[in-house]
Formats: sequence, C-alpha cells, structure tokens
Amino acid sequence: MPDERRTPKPDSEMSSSDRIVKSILKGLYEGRFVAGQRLVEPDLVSQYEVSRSTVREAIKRLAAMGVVEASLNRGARIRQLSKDEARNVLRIIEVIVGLAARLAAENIADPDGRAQVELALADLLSASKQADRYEFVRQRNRFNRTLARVSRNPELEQMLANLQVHLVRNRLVMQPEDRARSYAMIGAAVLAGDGDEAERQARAHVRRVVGMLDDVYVPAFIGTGNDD
Amino acid sequence: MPDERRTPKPDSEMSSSDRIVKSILKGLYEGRFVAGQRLVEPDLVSQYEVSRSTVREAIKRLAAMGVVEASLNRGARIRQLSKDEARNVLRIIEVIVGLAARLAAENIADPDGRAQVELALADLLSASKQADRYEFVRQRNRFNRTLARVSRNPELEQMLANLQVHLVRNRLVMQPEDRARSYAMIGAAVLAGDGDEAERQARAHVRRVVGMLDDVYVPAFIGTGNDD
DNA sequence: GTTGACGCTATTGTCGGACGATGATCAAGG
DNA sequence: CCTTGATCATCGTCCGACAATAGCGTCAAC
Repeated sequence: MPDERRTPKPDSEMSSSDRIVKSILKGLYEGRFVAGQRLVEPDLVSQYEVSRSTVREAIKRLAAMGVVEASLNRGARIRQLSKDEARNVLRIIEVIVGLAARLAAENIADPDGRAQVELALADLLSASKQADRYEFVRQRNRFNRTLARVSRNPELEQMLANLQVHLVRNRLVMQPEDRARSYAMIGAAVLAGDGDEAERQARAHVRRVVGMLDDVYVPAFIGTGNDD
Repeated sequence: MPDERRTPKPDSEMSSSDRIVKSILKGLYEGRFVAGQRLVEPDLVSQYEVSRSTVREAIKRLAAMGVVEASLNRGARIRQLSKDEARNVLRIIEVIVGLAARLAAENIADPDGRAQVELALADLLSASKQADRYEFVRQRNRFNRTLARVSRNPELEQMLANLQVHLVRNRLVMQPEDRARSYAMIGAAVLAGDGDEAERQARAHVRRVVGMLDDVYVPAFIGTGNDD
C-alpha cells in the first residue's frame, strides 16, 4: 500500500478534463458558477480552450458527483438543491461527518494527525467567532476535511469532499457563539480520543444545522422544481 | 412478483452511455465482469456497438462512482478492493445503512412502505436461512434498497446503491442462523418504528461483518493481472 | 386575444477518424 | 544479468460531421 499522505494532484498528472472539473468546482466556491446556471458545451469549449469531447467528459464526471444535473438533450446545469434535497443531503452529511469524527478520535494518538486537527480546530474556532461567512465556510470545510484525513479512510475523505460541495451555496450558518461552542465540543471529544462522544457531538451539530433549514432557507431563483 | 415501484427508467429515456453503465453494473452482479478486469475501450466499442466517445463516457461515470479505477494513459479496470479499502467502505456502509434503517423506522407509518419492508424482510429471512449465496446477496441488497426507498431520501437511496456495488464481490457471509437473527432484529426495530434501535441494530450488524474481514477475506486474484 | 400547428435555431448525443503521448513488451547490446 | 532502445497497444485529446430533440417565435384559425 502506498502511503501517499495527500494527493496534491500535480497538474502534470491530471487529464484536461480533470482540470476542468477542478476549475468548475473551484468556481463554485468562488461564486463564478452559481446554482441553476447552465453549462453550455460550446461556451466551455471556448472558455477552457479544449475540445468538446473533453468538456463533455468533465460534465459527465460532475454529473456523477451530483454537482451537476443533466437531462437528456437538455444539457447540464449546476444543481440547485430544493429544501427537501438539502435536508436529505444534510442527513447523509450528518452520519458521514459523525463517522469521520469518530474515526479521527480513534486515530488521534498519531501525533501528526493530532497536530493537524489542533491547527484546523484553532483556525475554525477563530473564524467561527467572526462574521466573515466566506472564511468561516472555508475553515469549516478544512476542519471536516482534516477529520476525514486523520480518519485514515480515503474513501470517506473522498465522499465527504463530494458531499461538501453541496454545502457551499447554502447560507446555513448558526450564530457565531453557538457554532464556536459546537465545534469546540466536537474538537474536544476528538482530541480526547473519545470516539463515541465525537460522533455524538458531530451529529448533534449537523442536526442543529438541519433544524435551521426551515427558517433560513431561501428557495433562490430556481423555484420550478416544486415536487414531493 | 417484481413490484418495481421506483423509477424504472424506460430505455427510451436513457442515453447510450447510460445503457452501457447499467449493463456493466449488471454484468458485475452476474459475474460477466470480475474485479481487476480491464475495460479496454476498443473491446467495449465492438461489444456494445457504439462509438468510442460513448464508451468513454460510460467509463468516466463508472470511475466517478468508484466502480472502476482509471489511471492516466493506462485505462480502466474493475476496481479490486484491498482488505483495507473493503474495511473503509464497510465503515461507510455501516453508517449509511444505519441511517437508512433509522429513517425507514421513522417513516414506517406509511402503509405502503411498511408493506414493502415486511415483504423484503420476509424474503431476506427465508434466503438467510438457506445456503444459496447468490440469492442471499440478492435479497440482502433488496432489503437495504427497500430501507433506503422507505426512507424517502432519494440521495440516500442513490448513495447506498453505489456503495452496494462494492459488496457484490466479497464473500463476507455470516453463518445462516446468525445473519437471520441479525436481520430479524433490524427488521423488528424498523417495523416497530424505533429509529434509534433500528440504527443501532443495523450498525451492529455491519460491524459484525467488518469483524469477519480478517478471517474470511481472500485477496483474490489481485496481483495476477488475470483477465478473461 | 387565445390557441395550436408549424418551422427555425441552438444545443445535445453520437459517430468516425486522426494524431501524439505514454506505458508495456521485448530484443539487442553492454 | 541488467540496461537500453525500438515496437506496439492503448489512451488522451482533437476535429468535423450528422441526426435528434427542446425551446422559441411565427402565423393562421378559431
């Protein structure tokens, strides 16, 4: 087993479609792409200066990741989660993050992993107390990613990364003090090596976020997908 | 006897690559494709009588699903899980199935869903007691799928379906009596509407399966590069 | 004015061929 | 025996093309 600690993905070892996928995902984080936006193949062709085949591959991959939804003969668009879908995804994130927290706690003996968790937690706590939403989301994602990495479960890491994409667009943020306390408890349990407690705290936190869905959620500008 | 209530996906509304993906997945279940097997594009082109573009799309999708692993310039092959990877995936399956069981229990008031669970459970129990491994795996997958469907969480359903693909090839089966008892307890909790207990039982069961990994797992033909 | 049939346009799904790049294979040479 | 270089299989990417479909506007009929 190769022990590749991370996958920084040197550009030279990425296919062109990989680069497009990555760029679009990044664009999502940065707001260059917004939910509901169409991904028109010819546009992307000229934008990225690659052939249509390459663009199509990238789109297919994004679709398989759930980032993009594609209907037959009608192209692809950035997926806009309805409130129900957001709730569904969050329930999944709940148990996945819970698992990551548990496994991270179980592996916290590793000094290197422990250091990473401590660092990410410190930054997250300081970002939690501030109002900068963008920075908070960044640190939250980093913290989750760190937990997944320390879990020593690459499959989990991958899965959490895919799921987190859906969280970028939501404005689900708790009050600064609340979320700081929430994450402090998760972090404490993880650093204490208490897997049960770590999972419980992580899940409880996500559950609290789910509870905010009904209050805060704005259906955005898509609005047509009204179905149950 | 097949009560396919879920989206049956009429072939007319599927793209060619969809059909290939579906066919390969089916082939996995039926043994036409085995772990480690290479997926050579020209072969698939002639086999399915489509263009290479279409084949590539299908492969990309399978890769994004984790069914296939692709290395740059070296093509794709059916993914062969190492013992560690199998363990990692099973830990994820544990919490996902646990969530499905919990949500199914919470929705068990719906008479239609309840009927489906009862039916799938009955068939699973009867299959559990027999030795036919293939039939047991079929019924186990159906039971899990049913739980996910009754959960009314399509994202969860999709995710579980993807994860279950990895389980097809493993020979992780408990003793008939044990697994029957295991599933009986899960089913009872679900049918009783006890979400906590359902999740606990489901997770405990998967955990027991994980525990068998060290005993039963055979590395299979991973190193041989054996095709055909 | 509304409605519905019709045709146009944009875009997609699929195709076939082409090229260079890369990994694997194997024989010749040290 | 190990190294090296040629050969081959296959992939990544590109190009150009076509039919099929969806969305949109037009226009006649009511």
